[in-house]
Amino acid sequence: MHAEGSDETKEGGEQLHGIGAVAAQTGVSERTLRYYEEIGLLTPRDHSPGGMRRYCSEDIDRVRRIRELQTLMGFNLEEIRSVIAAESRLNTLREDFRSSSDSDHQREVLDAALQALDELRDAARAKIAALQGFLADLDERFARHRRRLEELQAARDAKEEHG
Amino acid sequence: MHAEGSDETKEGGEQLHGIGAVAAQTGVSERTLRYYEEIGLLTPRDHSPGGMRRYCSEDIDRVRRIRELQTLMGFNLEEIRSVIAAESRLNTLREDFRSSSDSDHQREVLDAALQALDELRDAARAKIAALQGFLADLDERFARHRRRLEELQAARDAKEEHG
DNA sequence: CGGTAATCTTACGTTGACGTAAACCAGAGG
DNA sequence: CCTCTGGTTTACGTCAACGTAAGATTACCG
Repeated sequence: MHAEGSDETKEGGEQLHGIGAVAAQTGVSERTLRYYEEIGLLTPRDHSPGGMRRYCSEDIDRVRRIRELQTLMGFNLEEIRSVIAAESRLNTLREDFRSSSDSDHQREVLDAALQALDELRDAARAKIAALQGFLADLDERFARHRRRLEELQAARDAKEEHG
Repeated sequence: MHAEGSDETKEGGEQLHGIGAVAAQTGVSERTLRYYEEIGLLTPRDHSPGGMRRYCSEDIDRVRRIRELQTLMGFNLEEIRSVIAAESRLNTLREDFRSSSDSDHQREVLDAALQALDELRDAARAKIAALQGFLADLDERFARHRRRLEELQAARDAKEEHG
């Protein structure tokens, strides 16, 4: 077993990683990474001359974000795709503004992306609020049941002490 | 069109509802209700002599709870089944304590149910905390991007005013 | 330069959570 | 009694999100 193919100390580029390393670091399967690529959710930064996927650290961040949006927000991959797309547009804001000749259109696009991000915040806040209500209900039920159990327990203890 | 089969003003029993009424009230399909029954997640309180499902209001509450655990906690129906089972055990606490001769065993069961409920609370709290971190990150990113967009917009406005 | 581990493509399988269609009952109203 | 709406069982279909297996190819290591 030789070392992992995670380190590429070339002068020009960033650290690139093989699919196995990415899978290990993110906890998803290699199949899942290929599937994400298949549906256009995550395209590796580069490929080796032989055709092997080379992921950069941003790609790894994106995998983690995908999982976050899945587990925390309960989004499906299609919804996640649009969220990621909006975020990507915001992250390439400067270049888009410089390179584009059609600035009005670009502003509309970026406004839409910002609005999408805002809607995501709203969704997150709504979910937090709902979960807090859910938790409050749980707390109440827990306290009530525990009280009842303790009462019955005290009754039993008293009976045993008495007997 | 005669009236809905939701009202059964019989002296003895509670209000029972047909599967269509339950579906309408909870927003799930009839198929879903039958499926929940199929996997032992929700058995209707009663059946008509002809074999038709008769749900009580507790059943409706349970449907809503199932959806809550699905959408808020992201549980699958198997996980929900165990949660519901624990809650049911707690809800039948009194009868169980009375009817059971083996009180020690019953206490163990109830302790376990209480612990399950407590673990659910922990899970909810963890999810809330994670979502709050997620939201804080979103807020930060949103503010940052909005600032940048406004700066660029101001620059463009100044240029237009100047030219 | 050879061997072994990692990765590739292709393609079919699986699982959960239902949807949908067919053909047969149930029950209230007229 | 008939009809009409709502309900029943049975069974096959579907869709997302992967799992899994096969066989070929690439990459690194000594």
